[in-house]
Amino acid sequence: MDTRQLRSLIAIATHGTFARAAEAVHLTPSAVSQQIQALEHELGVLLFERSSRPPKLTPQGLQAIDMAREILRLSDDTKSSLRGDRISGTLMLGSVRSSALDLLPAAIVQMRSRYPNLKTNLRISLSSTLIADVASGHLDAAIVAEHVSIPPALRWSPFLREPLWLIAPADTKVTDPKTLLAALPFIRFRSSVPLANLIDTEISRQGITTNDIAEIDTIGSIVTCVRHGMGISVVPHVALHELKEEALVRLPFGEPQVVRQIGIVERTVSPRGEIIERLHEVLAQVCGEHGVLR
Amino acid sequence: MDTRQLRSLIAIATHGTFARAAEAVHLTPSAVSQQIQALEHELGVLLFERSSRPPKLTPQGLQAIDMAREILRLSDDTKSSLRGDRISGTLMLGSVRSSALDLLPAAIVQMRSRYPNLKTNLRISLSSTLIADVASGHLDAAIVAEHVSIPPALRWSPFLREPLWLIAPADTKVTDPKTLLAALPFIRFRSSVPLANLIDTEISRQGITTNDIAEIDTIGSIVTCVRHGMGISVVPHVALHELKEEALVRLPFGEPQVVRQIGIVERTVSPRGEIIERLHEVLAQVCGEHGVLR
DNA sequence: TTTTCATATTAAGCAAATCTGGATTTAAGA
DNA sequence: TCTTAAATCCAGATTTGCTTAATATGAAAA
Repeated sequence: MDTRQLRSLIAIATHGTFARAAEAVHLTPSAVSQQIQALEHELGVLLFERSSRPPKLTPQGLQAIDMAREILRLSDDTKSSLRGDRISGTLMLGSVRSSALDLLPAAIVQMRSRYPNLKTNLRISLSSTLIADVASGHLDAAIVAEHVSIPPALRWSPFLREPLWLIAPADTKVTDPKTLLAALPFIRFRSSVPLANLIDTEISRQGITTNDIAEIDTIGSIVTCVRHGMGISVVPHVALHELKEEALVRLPFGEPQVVRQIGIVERTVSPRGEIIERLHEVLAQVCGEHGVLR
Repeated sequence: MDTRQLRSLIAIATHGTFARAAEAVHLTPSAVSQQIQALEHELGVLLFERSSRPPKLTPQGLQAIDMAREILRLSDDTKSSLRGDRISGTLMLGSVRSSALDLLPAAIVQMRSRYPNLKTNLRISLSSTLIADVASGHLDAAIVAEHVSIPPALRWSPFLREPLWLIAPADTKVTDPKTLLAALPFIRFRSSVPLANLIDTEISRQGITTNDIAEIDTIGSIVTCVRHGMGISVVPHVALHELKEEALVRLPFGEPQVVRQIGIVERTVSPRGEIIERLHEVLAQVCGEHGVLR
């Protein structure tokens, strides 16, 4: 039994299919299948019921998941603790004002528990300002969405890759996204961040003329408006993950469904490289099924 | 990180040297050394201080040992629990009346905690009777010392391989075993068990004429007599493991030091094969540095 | 009912990892 | 200083783990 097998097991539970789990752990689906079979052989039980698609965890599989989580926690915490003596001081971190910002506190709390000697100084700003500050050394790293141009001395690594959803009030009957976009009142996300551009670009690309009735600059407010029947809009998955499934109608936005990415930009050579890598892992973990490890 | 590396790490802590740990985990010392190096690389710290012989665990090594024990406990308990649904009924177990019998309760308690549905019925008897009862099916397995003749339908697997020590009162100054055996009053272990034969055989082989002043049939009583200055004797390691180092003088008995083995005898084909294997593992574990896995 | 799609598994091959065996190095004891 | 026992290094053999391609399978759509 080894930690890579356990990570794959956890990834399947998180992402739902062997194929998506394989992506998350950077292996092929075949390798993940073999890992699970090796685990099943060692444990002497079936972890998945394979007569359905995707395979479902058996009760023994759930029990094995609990064990796996605990073992990986022990392993990761011991690694952190063993290395943690060298991780101290203050991490200067920037972030865009994003809906993903909701995930940041959970990540920072977890980092704090692993590295009691590490402080995090968080500053919110525009991504162009953040990138300049990382380049100049004022910040160690920053959380920004995917950018067309990253200076050569910096690198950007996604930790979140999430789909966009067209959301409509719960009582909406039509299920064709294009029809809805053309027919119903549209609440446009107006902001100077890449997400807004991504949404506008896809709507244009599909040649749809929306019936704009509002422009709002925060994703949370947009979700609230849609819930109250004001119209439809487009939001990233993270904005919905605490909503009940039946609170809104959700349809894939874009053909194929548009995905947006948020990542960490850092200098390619940095004394903070190790702790930033840890932060990336924790962020990816906190992101659940749409988290992406390096 | 995998469980085999962790078992090797634990084995080193238990047995004191890489070489003895290698024996315990059925690998070569070279393989164990490589495993520890791989672990050190993954954890990013040195687990052993190698400027002394044998290498000493570093503080980080001790921390890694704690993690390893916990991970292996999780792993083993989950395995037991996952399989435990099928392990029930009563295990009919026999044992010789041996000093190793002290270890048995600890092993049985641990088995009970892993397999709440399993009962153990323990019967003490002579090894010849026990072997016959295992062959006939009256017993599932029995704990007996190494025997010259095991019937073909049975197999015997050692879980304990321990050295014999010549023990003398604490104030004994002489340190040559042969001199002591010839000169001091000798308390002979008189019993119809293989251990007594082993001791007698080695004394004869060395051409030593002992000055017998007593024949006693229990090892515990022998240890008590030696402590009170009545004479010297020969006992297995297990008889001493709860005594303070300075309570007695201990010298290796035999050239090379004689080792005795205790093992489990079972039928080669048995529906109880799996649980007996578990029992063997637990017994080997409880035996500490002289425990032998299959 | 048939076809299509997406996913899981199987089989084969290759690279990496792990183990063994022998040689060398090192610490401790005589 | 020499000897002994143990750990490490090195090279080769064996095993393991991963990838790729082909096949099998369940679910959904036509």
